[in-house]
Amino acid sequence: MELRLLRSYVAVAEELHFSRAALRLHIAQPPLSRQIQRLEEELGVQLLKRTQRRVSLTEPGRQFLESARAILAQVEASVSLVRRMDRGEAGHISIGMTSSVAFGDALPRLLRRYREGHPAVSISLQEMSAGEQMAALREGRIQVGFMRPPLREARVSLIPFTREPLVAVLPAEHPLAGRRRIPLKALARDPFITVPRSEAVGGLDLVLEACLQAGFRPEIAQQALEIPSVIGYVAAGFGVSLLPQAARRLAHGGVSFVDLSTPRVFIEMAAVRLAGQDTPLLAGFLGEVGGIASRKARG
Amino acid sequence: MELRLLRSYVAVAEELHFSRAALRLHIAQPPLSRQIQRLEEELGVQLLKRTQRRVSLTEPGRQFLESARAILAQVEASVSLVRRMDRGEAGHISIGMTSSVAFGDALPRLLRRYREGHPAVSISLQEMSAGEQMAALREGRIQVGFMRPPLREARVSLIPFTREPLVAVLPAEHPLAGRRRIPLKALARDPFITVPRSEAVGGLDLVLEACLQAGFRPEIAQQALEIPSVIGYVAAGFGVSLLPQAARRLAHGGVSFVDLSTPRVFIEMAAVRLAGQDTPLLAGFLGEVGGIASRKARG
DNA sequence: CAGTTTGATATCAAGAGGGTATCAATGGAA
DNA sequence: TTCCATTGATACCCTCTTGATATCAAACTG
Repeated sequence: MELRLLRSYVAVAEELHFSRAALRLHIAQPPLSRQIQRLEEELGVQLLKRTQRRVSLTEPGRQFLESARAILAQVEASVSLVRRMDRGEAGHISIGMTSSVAFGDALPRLLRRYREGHPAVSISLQEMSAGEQMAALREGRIQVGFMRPPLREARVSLIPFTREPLVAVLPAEHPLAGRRRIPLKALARDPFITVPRSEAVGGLDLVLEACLQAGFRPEIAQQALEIPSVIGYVAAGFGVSLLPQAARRLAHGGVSFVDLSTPRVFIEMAAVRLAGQDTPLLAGFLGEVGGIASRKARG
Repeated sequence: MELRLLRSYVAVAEELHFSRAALRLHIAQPPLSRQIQRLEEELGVQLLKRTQRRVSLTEPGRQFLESARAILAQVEASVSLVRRMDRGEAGHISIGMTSSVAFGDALPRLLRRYREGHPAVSISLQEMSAGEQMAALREGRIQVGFMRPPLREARVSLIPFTREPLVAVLPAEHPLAGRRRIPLKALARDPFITVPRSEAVGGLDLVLEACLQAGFRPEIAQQALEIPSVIGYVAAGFGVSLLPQAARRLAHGGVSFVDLSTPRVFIEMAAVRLAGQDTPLLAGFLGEVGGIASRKARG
């Protein structure tokens, strides 16, 4: 059974006229007659009743017309789908992200924008730590991870996505609360609340680095697993913290967010993929990531 | 795009090995390589990654494998369906029947039996008068009608199905009620309730004929459209009636069914189809009708 | 580093598929 | 009734696709 036979059959069954069908198929009538004969022979079923003057469908022939149409449509749809996948217009992307990424609005905005331009791409999002993301990337469970550098991993490629300043988070009753900006070293004597290194690569390290740059070694009073918990500890007066700008949206009465005048420390987020894993789909997605990043950098 | 390419692709994509796939397809390896190349060229999409040592699927390739499998399965299913239709094992039959047919259990039993042997045949049943059935047959709305002969129609063929005696229906207080059997002429002075000729071909005619045969001309007191109404009129004392044996199942306290000793008048039911409309499906169905009829006749 | 495995390439033979000419049957027109 | 036009089938030829064989090139194995 070949599709040519099905195409020929559909033409004949729709026209109910061999010569017209042949015209439509851009072949001559005799080969078309032979094709239909061969099709019927192959099926062992009479599809057409020819009275040498009028062609009509038998009951199986009517059914087969529908089947043939459906098959040809499915073939066409499959070809179209695979082509769109090849152009990166269709497919599925599984994305991992650290919980800290979820607080910003950069990723949601990226995804909304991307999906508008790529309606045939389905996307699944999973929250996982940086380490879990690396494992998931290697096992193919996700194709892209969103996490905060630096990474110690080789064999990955990294597309910078967002870059935002760390800001100080103080209890509402802290003497410096309410200032527009303060130097980091003003917090030299305060205990610090941080997220542990394993949870968000760069979180703890960046804080340490910033403090050292400001000329003091911070006292880590408490470690909290999630950013809301950090804010809770600060509000309860356990100490101060440095958090990405985006955490401001979690502010409440008990805490005050204050910009740092010096040193200005930036925390970055990047899209990460396994090196050498560049499908057109990923390329398109990461292109969007890079495009947004560079547009922000310029603006 | 031809199915041969899809079959070849499925083999290669499943084996991930050209030589093994070629073996499975019973062709040599070089033509197989060319087929896949041509397929990829035709799609404009790279489906396989060959490292000259290892073959793996690209993402579109994985998708296309699924599509190809689905298409081939659909082709196979369509071929199988059309073959079963050709053998009369699958399809649809629309059947018309007069309301009087519905009272017997012969048709339900026939259908039950037929469906057991032909699970892929769907059947629709519609109640309509004999005249409506003829129109429906001609317009193709039904393929078989069940009605009572005689027919005045030409161009139909008729397969006898059931043949049952008429029995007398008397009001419970009728002097002859309760007898095992009576001659029809015992009812010569009773008024008769019948169904009109247009509703059930043969009903009225048969009664008239039977009475004339018994030597009297019956007085038609009342015409009722449906058999239950006839029984209602009889129960109400409007008169007596002659009904097919099968009407016994509608008996209730107000009426008495009494066999006729003479003349024994039989009312027949037949399956009717348009002459020249013999599909394998219909042939199988009508074969079953005839089979049951002849089995009953013998038994 | 040699040998084996494996997909690609080149070339040839066979067969499938399309084209032209023609036939046979049917239905309508004269 | 007869003749002609229409339409699907048949016969025959030619081309191009498809498969087979021989061979190559690259890469993994030991």
